[in-house]
Amino acid sequence: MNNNKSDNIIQQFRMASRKYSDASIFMHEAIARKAGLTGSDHKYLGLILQHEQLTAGDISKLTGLTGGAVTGLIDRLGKKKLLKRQSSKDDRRKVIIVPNMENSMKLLQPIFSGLQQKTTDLLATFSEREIKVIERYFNEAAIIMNETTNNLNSK
Amino acid sequence: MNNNKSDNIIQQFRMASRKYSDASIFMHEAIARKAGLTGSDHKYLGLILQHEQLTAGDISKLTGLTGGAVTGLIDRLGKKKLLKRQSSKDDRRKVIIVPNMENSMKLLQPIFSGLQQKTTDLLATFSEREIKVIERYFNEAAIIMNETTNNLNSK
DNA sequence: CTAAATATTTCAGTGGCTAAAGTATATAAT
DNA sequence: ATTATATACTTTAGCCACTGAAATATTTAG
Repeated sequence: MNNNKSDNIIQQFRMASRKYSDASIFMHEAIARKAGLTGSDHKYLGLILQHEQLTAGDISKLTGLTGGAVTGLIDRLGKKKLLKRQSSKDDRRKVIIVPNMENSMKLLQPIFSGLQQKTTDLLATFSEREIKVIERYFNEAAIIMNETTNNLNSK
Repeated sequence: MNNNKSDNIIQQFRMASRKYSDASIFMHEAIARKAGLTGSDHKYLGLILQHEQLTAGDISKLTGLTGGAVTGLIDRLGKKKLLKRQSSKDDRRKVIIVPNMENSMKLLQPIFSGLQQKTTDLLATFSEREIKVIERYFNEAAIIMNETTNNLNSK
């Protein structure tokens, strides 16, 4: 029993981390419903919006969805004008997906804005140095989680 | 433009936060697959395991699922021996769900263990004070997200 | 002691997902 | 050049978890 104290610190930290994670999941589902999307579609839209443009195949890799599911996803998001299909000139098998950032923002921003303000206010209670500490944790934990994901999916 | 600098800090912070969130989603799906569960069932099992026991109705409130979906969820998790139904003595309409922590741990712990070790190692690179800073962020951000969820679901 | 309320399950229908077959286009081999 | 193979996406059939509503069982209220 040489480190009861730090075990306890870690345990408390894990509890907080878990609460954060659970809260995040439910919030994103609530946002999705409010925006008239399924939780899945909202999640994948978020990933797609991080790109200027990408092919249907890229979306399949990015999301882990099969080709058929990607076609359906693009159909649904396209019908809502959140992205559009565009045929590629140099390889006409390919379908370029171009997110419509304006419409997406118009849909999501009003829902997000309260949250963003509150988060900004929360960040104001931390020093610049502290924010960087949290940021480092996020970045390094994300690397660990991505490694874990890759291990699990390969083996 | 009186706060270009802090805008930039916040923007970088948000990027890190987003990466963390995305990584978390994919990892949990990968863990679920590995454990032979759907992403949904894994997510809800995690919530259920945080309780000693609870009724089917409690699970419905906790997860936001309809009654019918909860019956299916309990059936699937029950078949895998991760929880059991137990009839309530004082109100025989109720079904008490008792998670089987031992079997759940047996299933999930091997998958989690690498991650936990890595996270512990990562935490070792932060001072106790810094860990508390991150923990405070988690706790307060979770409160904000839960408020946001409640607002979205009520209105 | 019946009526209304509550807790859960069952059922029918919906929709996104996978896997596989189909279509179109591009690349490689002879 | 022509044919075979590979690649990119869509379509299709079947599956499974979800919703909403009806059914069942039990408790509480009038």
